Parts: sequence; structure tokens; C-alpha cells
Amino acid sequence: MIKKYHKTAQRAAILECLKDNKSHPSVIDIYKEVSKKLSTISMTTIYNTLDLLKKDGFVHELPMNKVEGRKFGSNLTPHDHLICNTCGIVVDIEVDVDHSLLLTEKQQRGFDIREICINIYGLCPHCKNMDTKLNIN
Amino acid sequence: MIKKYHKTAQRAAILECLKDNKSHPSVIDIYKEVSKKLSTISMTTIYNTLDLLKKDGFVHELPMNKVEGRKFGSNLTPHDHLICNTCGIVVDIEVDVDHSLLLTEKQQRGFDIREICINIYGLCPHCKNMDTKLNIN
DNA sequence: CTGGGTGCAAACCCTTTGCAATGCA
DNA sequence: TGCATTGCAAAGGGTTTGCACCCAG
Repeated sequence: MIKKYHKTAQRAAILECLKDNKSHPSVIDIYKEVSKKLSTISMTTIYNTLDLLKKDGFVHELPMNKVEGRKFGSNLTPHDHLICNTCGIVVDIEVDVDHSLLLTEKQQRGFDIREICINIYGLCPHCKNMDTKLNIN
Repeated sequence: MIKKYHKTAQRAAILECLKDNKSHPSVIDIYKEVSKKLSTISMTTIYNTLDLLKKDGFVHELPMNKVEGRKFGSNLTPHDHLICNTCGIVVDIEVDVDHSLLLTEKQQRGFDIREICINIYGLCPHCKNMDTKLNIN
């Protein structure tokens, strides 16, 4: 699994853009920023590079969009979610923590808090089983 | 702000589909299910109705997709996120809770847990301020 | 009747894929 | 030179919008 990586201007610029950045730029944000230096860079390269950097652990992707599409439920009582990384199934759970105790006022950074969501990602029993089978082959 | 709501077959079917459903169907899931009874229903109606039901508190939309687009960061240490509902800005936070204590083994429902994310939604200081100004007018 | 509701089509946004040209090593 | 990388163009998936027709009240 040895791979050759080329040091290109594009990769350096993207990595630098992320290093400096205390916020969490979107792909477009990065594109706009990097375009200032490399005016011909493409979105494709941004995506390719980010996936590569992520795979090698140099950057972190926010996990909030892992589930595709809008999802709805009729459970109106407060609850949290267990989400399968593979099939996307969502299961309601109740966590042993008072959500209101999670953040001190100082930690709120001036935000007006509206909703606290605990999302737990993993493999559901079904997908975990599929995974195991695949690894045997 | 009084509104007239019509009781239509489409709305009844969508609401019933969600009531029965213990899982969290996506828009497509609902479309497929409701289509069995109302074969000519459109995606537009599904979206319209879900937005209406949500606005009036009859259904709950999973908040995990509130932020549009993939976002990346260079902070590789474990942390959680404070997210503005209005402008989408994401701020790293450290929460006073040991994530590993959130779920008992029984609560894991057979899932192989990989990542626990606490997302706290609200209004950032800037957007909160804009909101206040708008309400004054 | 009348305004709310429906559904087709088209537009949109973000992301991925195919592929030929480019450039690093 | 060889192969990774780039970037254009096109396709794809999910969602929203415009608008003419329809129907519940």
C-alpha cells in the first residue's frame, strides 16, 4: 500500500488554508480562499485533496452531514440518535446525561442555545455483520 | 396569522406514514410508502407537507443536516461543535462530559460505536444581534 | 367561488465521475 | 518517461421554485 504523493502547489495551498483557519471552512470557502493564490484551481482538486488529507489524518471532516437527505420522525419527546455509518439507519436513544449540564455559560461563547444534539455514529448490527463477512474473504 | 388548512388525502397519508414509523424515514422513504396508496403523489407535495407539519410541531426533522455542504477543520484533538442555525458558522468547544460515559452497553443496541458527536445549535452572537434588530422594526 | 393545495417541469446546489492534458519525480 | 495529479465537462442526487390546474371549504 505504498503510495507516491506529489508536492503540488494546490495541495500546499489547501493545507495552508486549513492550518491558518480556526473556523471550519466549507469546500466553497476553501475554493474561494485558495483561488486568490491559484486562480485556476478547480473544485475537483479541492475535493480530491480534502479526501486525501482526510484519509491520511491531516484534516478532520465535520460528521454532521454523514446522513444524506432530510429525515423526519414522529417522536416529539427529547431524545438522541444512534446512526449507522454504512446504511444510514437512525435509532432513537436516551442518553444518561442532562443536556443542560453540558455547557457552562462561558463555554456558550455568547451563543443563544436552541438545541443540543448527541449523535452517535457507528455500525448497526446488520452492517457490522456484513463487514465481518467481507473481511473473511 | 390564522391559516386555513385543508384536510387532503395526501396530508393524511403522510402523517399516517410517519405515525406508524418507528424509524426516521427520509423524504424518498415517505414518498415510496405513500405512493402505495396515492400513486400520483409528487415529491413536491411530500416536501411541502413535511415542512408544514414540522412548522406546526407535528413532526420532528433530524437536525444533522442543518449545515449545508462538507466542512473541514485542522483541529485533530477530540472536540465538539457549536453551530449557528442562521449563518452556519461552526465553533469548536470542549464539553464537560466524558463521551464514553454517555451510553451503557445496553443502550448501544448492538451498534459498534465509532464516533460520538455533540452538536449544539443556536444563534451566534452576530446573528442573535441581527435578529434583535429585526424584531424592533 | 376562492384561496389553499397539488404536481409537473425546470432550476439549483453540492458532489462525484470520466477523461484528456499536465507536471512532478 | 511513468504515473500521480489536475481541471474541464457532464452526470448525479437531493431540494427548491414557478406556475397552471384542481379541489376542499
